[in-house]
Formats: sequence, structure tokens, C-alpha cells
Amino acid sequence: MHIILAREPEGTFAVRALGGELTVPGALPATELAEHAARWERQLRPRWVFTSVEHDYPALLDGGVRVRRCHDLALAEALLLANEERGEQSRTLAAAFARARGLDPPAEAAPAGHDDHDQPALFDPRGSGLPPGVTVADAAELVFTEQCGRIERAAHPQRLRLLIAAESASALAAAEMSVDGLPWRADIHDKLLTELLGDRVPAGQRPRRLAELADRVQAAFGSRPVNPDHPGSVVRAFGRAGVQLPSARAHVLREVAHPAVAPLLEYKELARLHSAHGWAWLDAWVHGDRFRPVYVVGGVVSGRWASRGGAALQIPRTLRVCVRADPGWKLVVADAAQLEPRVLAALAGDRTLAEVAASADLYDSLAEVMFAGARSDAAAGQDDRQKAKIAMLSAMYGGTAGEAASLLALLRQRFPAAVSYVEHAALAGERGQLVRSRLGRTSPPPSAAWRALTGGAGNEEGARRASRDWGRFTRNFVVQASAADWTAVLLASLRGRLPAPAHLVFFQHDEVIVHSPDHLAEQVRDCLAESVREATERVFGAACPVRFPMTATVVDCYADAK
DNA sequence: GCTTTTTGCGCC
DNA sequence: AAATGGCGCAAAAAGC
Repeated sequence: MHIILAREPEGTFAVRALGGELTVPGALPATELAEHAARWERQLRPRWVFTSVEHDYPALLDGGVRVRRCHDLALAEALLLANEERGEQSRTLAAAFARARGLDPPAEAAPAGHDDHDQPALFDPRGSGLPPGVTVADAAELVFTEQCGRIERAAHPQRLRLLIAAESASALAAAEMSVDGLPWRADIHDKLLTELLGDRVPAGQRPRRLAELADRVQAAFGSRPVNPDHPGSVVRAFGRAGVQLPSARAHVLREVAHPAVAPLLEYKELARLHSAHGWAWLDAWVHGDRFRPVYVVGGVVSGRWASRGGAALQIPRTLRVCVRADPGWKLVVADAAQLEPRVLAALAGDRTLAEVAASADLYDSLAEVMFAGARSDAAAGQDDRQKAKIAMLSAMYGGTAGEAASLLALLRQRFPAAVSYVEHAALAGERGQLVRSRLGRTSPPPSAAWRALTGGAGNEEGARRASRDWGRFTRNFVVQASAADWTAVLLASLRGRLPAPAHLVFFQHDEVIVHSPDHLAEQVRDCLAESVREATERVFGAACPVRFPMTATVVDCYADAK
């Protein structure tokens, strides 16, 4: 059975059962909702229907309630609209309701696409735009029924059903991870900052170590003031010293022989740590030795997650030492090795690439096939591996710079199916057509400006460039979005299998961390292996010949993984 | 003066 | 000849 949960504008919740009997009081405050929900979850094992998990699930979590399964109307609507090639239409609940009823779109709803951060979201009950007399629960019920029908009418109902279920489960996992938090030792972080930067100073001031480095940079340039935080100032200073630079970026500076370069590079690295993950970040984001990021499921067009505040998906490697299991607990850290090329092999059904993907290090065996028997010493082997990697990344990203083009040509000879798969995707994008992931994530339509530029006569050069740019985007989309399909199913499966109280604490594109009591860590590792198997089978089919190695390591500290 | 854009760099 | 994809964030610059 299904239980629809709708937050009404007053902040209370309305509950409605589909396909079952449920004696429900009218409007429930959050605390009472949690009591009832815990019982229903236990006795009925329903699939919950949320207008938005991100918006409403925290009310259950705060009451200590976790649910097994759900359907997120907001995420489903976004996936369905894109899949139906209506990606430009509004995703609000009111708009979805109006479409389901065959009414004109509500006036308030801004079209999707531009600055969707502040647009009235699907779940926002304030100014919901629903017709008078229609409650959020009414709308949710109709939209849910409508969405189920749309799934069945899609080209691949089974894939889309799986995608929406996995995406909804991912949203549950994301909300739970925000509540549980990533174990984060503030004392270790503080000590590390002090070692690298000097004692803590008030915001706006340079810590001692940064001040010293800034002085050394200044000394290397003479008396004219130089601000190492100001790229323009740095470029001008080098110009006065007779070195013309296109920018002050680190990789540009590294090629320059000048006494200012070494302290400047060190300054930039430490200044970055200070501004992005310094004491201000620690104060704002870590409480009670937990970092609680806000994840945005489906926040990236390709289906990857984004994050809001705290830069949860950009934790620098140097800070992994701060991530430590609680006493008596372990971290089970696992990442999918070379996920994207393996996804490409599976998508394209490329037998040769699948054979290559059978080895644990894909790029090593790729090099063997590409440069068969050419050389054998270790240095050449490393060089070949690097070339094989560039070739593969160029295929997936559309790279043509340097030797990429010739390496790609060699890759095409050896793996025609895989390369033509991404090249078809690129060609579709260049023509303004949509492309899809394995489970049906669909690329957004190009903008009106793009169509005007590429469709009209005149600006030939601009048209070609825009066309190529969009082709690179769709080329990458099919791989990245299909990888997101696989990880969403993996996450959904893993979340369901984990033995309590082990729980997910981190997810980043192709990597998961589970916080587990010592004695369950091995069991968690088995769950992971089983989830990998399940994800591969459900996304790519039982006959999929591609291996997806995801070795889990059991550690006390994130920095010790791998 | 405030807001938006650019630069640069962290992650995959 | 050359233009490798996706993000978020802080600080400074640029725009209003």
C-alpha cells in the first residue's frame, strides 16, 4: 500500500492511504505524525509518497522514524518531464497538478531552468499556486497517480520505475546522512590548521605562516606592493619582472623560474585551506564531532548529487585525517574503481572493452591492448598507462588537445563500439537532440540562445563552437548520468541491506563510507559486495560482462583507506 | 553601497 | 590549430 504524506501550509501534515485502510486523524502536528508513522512503518511496510523527501522527511527523522521505501514526487516529476522531452516545463506541484487536470499552468510558477534555487519548488506549500479548495494532499494524490501512468507509458517502464525508486531511496539516504553526520574530529582539524598556518587569528587577519609567505613573495618582487590574493596584482608583478603570464593559476606559475614562485605556490595552497576549510568552516559546520552537510539529490543535470553549504563534495584530501570512527566503531570506505569507463563498456556492449574491464586496473590492461607488446620495462608501462588513460578520458570528455586526438584514433581502432557510442551521443548534442542514460535520465534541451546561434545564418564560428560545446556535454552526459544510475541503485540497495546500527555517513559520486560497530564491519563489507552485484544486474542486466570492482577497506580513519 | 560576475581551485 | 565533462565556494573585480 501507499501512504501519501503532505505538509499543509499550516505546517501540519495530512496523511492519506492508497490501496489500504488507514484510520487517520485530520491534521497532524509533526510529533503526533512521528508516533503514527512509526507504527504504520512497522505494521504495514508501506511505500511512502512524499511531495519532497528533502522537505518533509526531516520531520519524521526528528521524531526518530526511518522509512524503508518511498516515492518522491518532486524528483520523479523532474525525471519524467526530462524523459518526456518536456524538460522546459515547470516542476512545481501546482504545475504538475494543472497538467494532470488539463488546466492552464498556474501563474506563479516560473519556468524551470533559470535560477531554480529560489523558484517556488514543487514542495513549497507557501504560495503553492493550487486552485482554491485543492489541498496539498489532493494534489499529491492526483500527481502520484498520474506519474505512475506516465512511467508505464514510457519507452522503458521498468528502467524508469527502477530509476525513480532508486532516486527516491537516495533522497532518504541523503536526509539520513545529514541527520547522522560524518564523524569529524574538530580537535584534529584545529591542530592541523595550527601546525600548517600558525595560531588561530580573528577572521580577516592573516595567520602567521601566511603572513610570512606573503612577505617572502613581496621581497622577491621588490618594493611595489603585491597582493598574493589578487591574481591581477600577481600577473602585473611578474610582468614588471619581465615574465608575461596569461593568469596567476598554479599550473602556470609552476612553469616559471622566479624566486617568488615557490612561496607564492605555498601561499596559495595554504590560503585556500584557510579560506575554504579553516576555522570559520569548522565553527560553521562541525558540531559535536559531526559534519552535517546538506546534500542535493539530483542537483546536477547528469543526476549526480550536489551540496548546499559546507562544500561536502569537495573535502580536501589533507582533511581526511579528521574523519575518524567513534571508539568501538569502524569506517567502511569503498569506491568504485574507474567507474565511468566501465559504465561505458557496459552501455556500449563493447566486448573487447568488457574484457579489459575484467582486470582490476582498467587502464593497465587498456594500455596492453592499445600498445600490444610494444615495450615491457616498467617506465614504459607507466607511460603507456598514462596514454591509455588520456585516450579514455578524451573519449568520454571530448578532449582533442595535445596528443589526445591521435590516442583517441588508436582507441577507436581497438574499441570501435565504445568510441562510436560516445561519438553518437556527441553528434546528437551537436544537432540539438536529447540523449539518455541507461535508466532514462535525459539531457536538458539546449537553450533558446543556443538554438538561435546554431540555427541562424551569420556567426558561423560561434555556431560551430556552441554546437561542439553542447556535443561534448551530451557525450559526457550519457556516461556520467549512467554512472549516476548505477550509484543510485547501489545506494538504494546498500541502504536497505545495512545491519543496524551501521549507517551510511558519506557519499560522493562513486564512493561511500559506512560507520559501523566493530563487530559488524565485515558484514557491512559483504552487504556492499552484494549491492554492487545487484546494482550491476538491475541496471545493465544479468548478462552484463563488465566487472565493477568496489573494494571496501575497514579503517579507523578515512585517511588510511586504500 | 549592494549585487553579480570572474578568477581560481577543491572534489569526482 | 585546438576548445576534455560535471559541480561549490571564497575573495576580488566589475557592474549597477
